[in-house]
Formats: sequence, C-alpha cells, structure tokens
Amino acid sequence: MSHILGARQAQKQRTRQALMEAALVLLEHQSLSSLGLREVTRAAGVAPTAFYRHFRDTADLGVALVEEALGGLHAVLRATLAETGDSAVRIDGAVGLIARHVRAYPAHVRFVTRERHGGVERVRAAIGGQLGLFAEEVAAWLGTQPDCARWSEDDVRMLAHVHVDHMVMTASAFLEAGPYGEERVEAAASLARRQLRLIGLGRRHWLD
Amino acid sequence: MSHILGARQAQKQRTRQALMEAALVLLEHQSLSSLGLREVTRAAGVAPTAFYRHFRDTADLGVALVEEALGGLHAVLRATLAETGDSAVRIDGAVGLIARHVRAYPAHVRFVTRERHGGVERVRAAIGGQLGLFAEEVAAWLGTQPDCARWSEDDVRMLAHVHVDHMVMTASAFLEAGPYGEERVEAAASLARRQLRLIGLGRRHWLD
DNA sequence: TGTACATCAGTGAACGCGCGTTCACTGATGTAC
DNA sequence: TGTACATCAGTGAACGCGCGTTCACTGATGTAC
Repeated sequence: MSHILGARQAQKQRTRQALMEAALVLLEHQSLSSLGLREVTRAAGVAPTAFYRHFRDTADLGVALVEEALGGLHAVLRATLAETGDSAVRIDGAVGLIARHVRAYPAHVRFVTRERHGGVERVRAAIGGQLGLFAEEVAAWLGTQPDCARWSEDDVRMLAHVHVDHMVMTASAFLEAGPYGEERVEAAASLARRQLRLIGLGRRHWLD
Repeated sequence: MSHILGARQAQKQRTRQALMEAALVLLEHQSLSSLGLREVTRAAGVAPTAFYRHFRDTADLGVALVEEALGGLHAVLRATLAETGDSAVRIDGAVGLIARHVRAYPAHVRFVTRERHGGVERVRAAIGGQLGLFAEEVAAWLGTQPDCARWSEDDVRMLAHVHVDHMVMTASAFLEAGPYGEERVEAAASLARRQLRLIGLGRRHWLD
C-alpha cells in the first residue's frame, strides 16, 4: 500500500519537489554553498519555515538533488552498455544519448558538473559516490568484453574511469554549447565522438 | 623605473597579496560565490573598506586569483613540451610535474578545479580562457611532431583538448589523494600514467 | 637640503537589509471506535 | 456512517547577526620648488 499516498503525503511530496525545482533554477547562476534557504522557499512559494519539514539545511537539499539527478541513470547506463552494434555505432549512440539527456535535464547536469568539485563536502561525496557506481558498472561490462579479457583489474578500472570522466565532460560541453547554436552542439558532439574513437584505438592496442 | 616600487606601492601590493592569500584559505571549504568581502578582510587583517582599494568585488578578486594560478604556467608548459625523451619518460615527467605543482600550490589548484564550473561567470570565463591558451600551446607543439604531421587541424585540437582536460583532472585527483596518504598519491600517479599511455596508443594508431 | 602641498592606502562609524532559526499557532487530513 | 481526537505540513512574527556599501577621516608617502 505504501505506493498509494494519502492526500497529506502527496501534498508534502509536491512541496518537496517545488523546493528542489526552485533550487535548481537558482543554482543556474550560483553555487550550492551560496544558496539561501529563504531564497529557495521564496522561489517555491512557501514560508521559510516550511523548508525544515523537508530538509535539515541546503546541503541536505543538495544531496537529494544528487540522488534525483544521478540515481535514475544507472538503469539507463546498463541498458546502453547492453546494446550491440559495432564501435562507430556505439559511439554515435552514446554521444547522442548524452546530448538528449542534457537537452532534457539541463539544470540537473549543470548542478552535477558544478558541485562535483564544489564547496559543499557532503554533496561532493554524494556525487563522487554515484560516479563511482557508474565506473563500477562500466568496469563490470568491460570485463565481459572479449578484447579486455586479458586486462588486469586495475587497467579495466582505469578505462572505466576514463569513460565516466568523458561522459561528464561531454555533458558539460553540451551544456556550454546549447541550447542556442545548433552548430556548437554539433561541434561538441563531433569532438566527443573523436575522443571516444581515440580511447577505443588505445584500448584495441593496449596489450600490443 | 616602473619595476622599482615606492614604499607606498610596495605596501599596497603586500595588502593585495594578503587579501588574495586569505581568500585562497577561505576557499578551501566554500565556493567563490559564497565568499564574503568582510570575511576576506577579517582574515587578511585589514578593515572591510580597504578591500575596495584593490578589487571592485569578490568576483574581481577571483579573476585576479585565476591569473595568479594559471598565468605563470604557460612558460612551464612550453618548457615541458620542449623536453625530449621517449614517450614513457615524457609521461613520467609530465605526471611528476603535475604532482609537484599540486604539492607546491594546493590552494591554487583547488580554486581552479572548483571554479572552472563554478557559479561566477567572469571567473569561469577567465579559467576557460587560460585553459584555451594551454590547449593552443599544446596544439602548436603537436603540430611540430612527426606523427601528427598528416592530422587535420581539428583532430590536433581535439588531442590537445584531451591533454589539457587530463592535466586538470590529474591535478584534481592528486589534490583529493593528498597531502596525507602517499599510497593514494602513487595510485593517482599510476592511474594518470596509464591514461596517458592509452591516449598515446590511440594517437599512434589514429591514421591506421 | 628643507618646506609646503598633494596624493591616496587604509580607517571606523553608520546604514539598511536579508539571513537562519525559534516558537507557538492553525487547520486540513488521518485514525479509532 | 458519524464523532472525537491525534497528527503534522505549513504559517507568521520575532530574534540577533553579519553582510555590502557610503562617507568623511587620518597620516604616511610622494612631489614641486
């Protein structure tokens, strides 16, 4: 029954979501460490004190945003990795997926890239944890690939790490390129594809 | 004569430096967008109003920090690129140089990695500009290398871009690993070296 | 060299303002019988 | 179904505090003669 909320719980969720969305809008032009509680509640249309019904402080809200931004991507990542196709097709698919994700959730992407090295320790830790899980998933998938069968565990982790960092960097590049300027978006996509090709070539010759 | 400062100019420079150093210390645990003018002057040991003799606002101070952190590295980068040696030696040299730089200027490195995607537009632009210059220098050097002679300009820029991003990422990884925990520093160095080897392999087979 | 005046880095008081947090509250929703 | 009571999300007033900025100032340094 727990998935059917009473009217009170449903309303609480709606307010919580309004706070998180208001925060994301405000974070377009500032960092989490300067985000004010009153600022967020004002933008969300509730009294300042309502904030405490949902979060202890703005760092806590930040951690919730990390979960919202990255928590759902593990399934997407796994599905993408499971796709078949030769490497050029894979590369196009991966870059296209990132481009579409950035277009759909620009504020979430901005938040993650900004706070990944930001001034709020707990949020940095939360992002690092999620990206670490991504790297583990990529590493597990690489382990199933024939061309990495004889790689050391450390080298597989290294390559997975490179791919996760590349994903984040590419997302950030799309963000800076858009939303206006289709040319700049295509340039960022081309850059990302060629970088993936470079990494793929290195991978193919790793054990030469 | 302009390089010999009067006592007044010299004192002004000292206060300016004290403000910048105080800011760097405070920025270890927060972002520039939440750094307060009074906070900085308090830490520097001057009156709040003295700040305005040196900077218009904290964003302005941030831009000055970017110049201090990255302005002097162009010469170092050029000198490093000019070194000879086979690629394994080059890789060790480059990673060692980054490690030593991070150890010598941890606060500057933290500032740059944090504010590269931070909430203060002017500072982001200043860092982006400096990193763009680094990429141009790397690209110019790659252009002189025999194995890249037949590469397109775009591909050379792509590779230069990869190397600059890798430098920043590696510096950030050293920062997270240190200063305590020599093991973790060595692990970060090993990771960076293997990543450079991967990139080098991709480069060698780019035109296959 | 000495004197008279100009410059200007740094001071300290004052201002209005928005901040985070507390508290007792209200009234709609939920629950027990 | 109706009633009496409990829960609790959101309110609004109040607080003390540190903020950025202004202003007229001080006194050491610099300059002209």
